[in-house]
Amino acid sequence: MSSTIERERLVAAVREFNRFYTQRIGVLHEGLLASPFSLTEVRVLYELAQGDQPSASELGRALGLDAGYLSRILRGFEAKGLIVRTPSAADARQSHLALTAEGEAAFAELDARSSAEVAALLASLPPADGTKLADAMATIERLIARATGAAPFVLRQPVAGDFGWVVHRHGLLYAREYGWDASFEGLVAEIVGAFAKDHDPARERCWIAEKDGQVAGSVFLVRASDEVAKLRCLYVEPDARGLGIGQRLVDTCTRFAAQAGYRRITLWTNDVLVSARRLYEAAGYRLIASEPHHSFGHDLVGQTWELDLAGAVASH
Amino acid sequence: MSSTIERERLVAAVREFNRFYTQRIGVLHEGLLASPFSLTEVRVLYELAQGDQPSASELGRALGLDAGYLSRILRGFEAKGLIVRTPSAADARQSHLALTAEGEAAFAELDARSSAEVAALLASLPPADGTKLADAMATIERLIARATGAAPFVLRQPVAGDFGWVVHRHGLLYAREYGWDASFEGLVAEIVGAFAKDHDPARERCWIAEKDGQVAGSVFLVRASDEVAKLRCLYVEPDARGLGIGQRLVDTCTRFAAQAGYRRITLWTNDVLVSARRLYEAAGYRLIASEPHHSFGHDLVGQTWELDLAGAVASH
DNA sequence: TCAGATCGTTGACACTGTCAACGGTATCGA
DNA sequence: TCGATACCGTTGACAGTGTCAACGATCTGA
Repeated sequence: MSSTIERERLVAAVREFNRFYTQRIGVLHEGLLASPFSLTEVRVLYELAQGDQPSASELGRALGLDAGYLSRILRGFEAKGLIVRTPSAADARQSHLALTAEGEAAFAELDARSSAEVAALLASLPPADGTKLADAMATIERLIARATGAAPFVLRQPVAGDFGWVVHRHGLLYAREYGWDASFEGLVAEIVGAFAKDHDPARERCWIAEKDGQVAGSVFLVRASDEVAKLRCLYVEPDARGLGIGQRLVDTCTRFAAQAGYRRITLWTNDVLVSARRLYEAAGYRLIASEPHHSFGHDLVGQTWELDLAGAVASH
Repeated sequence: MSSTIERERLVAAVREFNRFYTQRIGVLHEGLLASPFSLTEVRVLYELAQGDQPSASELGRALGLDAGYLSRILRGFEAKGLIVRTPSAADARQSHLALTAEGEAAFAELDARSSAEVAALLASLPPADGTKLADAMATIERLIARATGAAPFVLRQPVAGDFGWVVHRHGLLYAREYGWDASFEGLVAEIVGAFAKDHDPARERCWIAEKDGQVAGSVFLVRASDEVAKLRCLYVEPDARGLGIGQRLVDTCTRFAAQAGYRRITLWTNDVLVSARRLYEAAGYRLIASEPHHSFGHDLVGQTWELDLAGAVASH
């Protein structure tokens, strides 16, 4: 009885919020009026800027867009020189989509404007309320995503705080699971620090996996030489394993590397990291070299793996 | 320094939520595909169903719609017999808009479907999470509404729990401010109970004012005779006074009564309630009778006020 | 090998929303 | 009292947004 009443109250509250936010999104839309892009186009651009080279159908599914409509949007982008299509080696019907330098620039401007708009909103709030707002938003997202069985995770570009998280989680996990000492955390800190300080976004990238609003994994792809990319710091949270996050991260690197013009990807790991090894094998990497070393307070066997990008562009 | 990082993180979280909910509203939109109404039309219907007879321009402002676009939507509704226009007595350029019985019926169906959809979402959540969800939504609404200086309050139809709130707040306030005893709360409970149990929605209404997600006021308009309506239980929370909530509630009753075909509105109050008296005077009510009585544990002077609807339809 | 599904594309089309202009009305100060 | 100005609701013209069905090419699995 009382629970029926309560349920009705909740339904009313949720519907009220839907109405409220419907209107609010209309207002956000207005901020784009000055730009040459529609809200939908901006959403597409944003998705493309994540850099994981989706096919058109993946993009359409991710954003809930009609395939025909999306096709036309993409044609428009191509005509303006904002995107390039790379035919998929695995499926001749598909192409992988990526922003050109101009595309990145166009997106960067929108991105900055959007950030400024949100920052202005936050600035008009007492600082404590800003945190409350973000927390409430994360709660809603988590609960709804869980209820609707939406995609269990998303990849995105790193934002402030993510780099520190990468170092922190690497240090913690490897200490806990393998007993490695602080020198390992130091190594990760150096790699991440160098990337954060300076990198070429056209050829070097980091992806953060997020699940239920929580960071759940990371990977870096950096330049070793003009022809060789290096995959580093692949990490998936223990409680987020088995969802395909690792595979998706490795795959995303492969696509990006191929599109960025590298010939092959190399990576260094250790034989004790069994689950990572399986990921690399599944993605087509081959074991090139194997040598014992003493590091991080243990006797380990280091391994070098390589993926040739000529024939083996991973699909989907 | 750390505050800059933090601010960036918050901006990212808010933007992520915007993207998420943009998509989610797209999904909600799909639920309407089966109906003959577009999302915008549904929003208009919802606003009209609140029963406070807005003019077209008020409606457009409330929903952020273009006047031309809205004009066509309304014409369509009128052609389908869903709404009627009552010329405003105060401003010949305006008409007051109200749903016809058919309009109410069409809306009721949509409303039920929408409620069912939300209820299904909530049902797929653990009960505790449903409450969390509603709380988080209320928090967001409150914070954003405050930051953007949006309309400080809205009127809406009562939902489960509201009637109890009306009784509770009346009892509390009049006990605290005037020392009235429980018999007053009992009187309110009877009035509200009778309304909740049974009323004719075409000629009797209740409005709840909501501010920052909190209930902030109430009013009832019920039938005294075919020609006379009675205004009852006007209430505004002490900390929500001075915003025009009371005036808006009284005004809404006036409009509704005129449209429902009453000739005049009567109400009974007591001389100690000075601020209410000012509201009635401003709305055009005249003091008809005044007689002492002993009630609620005190010697009081009861007053009867009346508003003639023939000439004095309040505008806006 | 073949039926059925998927990918991206296209044409046709209805709907959504914007903009400028207009007649009628209200407001306010000279 | 008048006139300038602003507002209300309406209309025409139009560009943008999104939907639907159909198509050829390709992939998948029995």
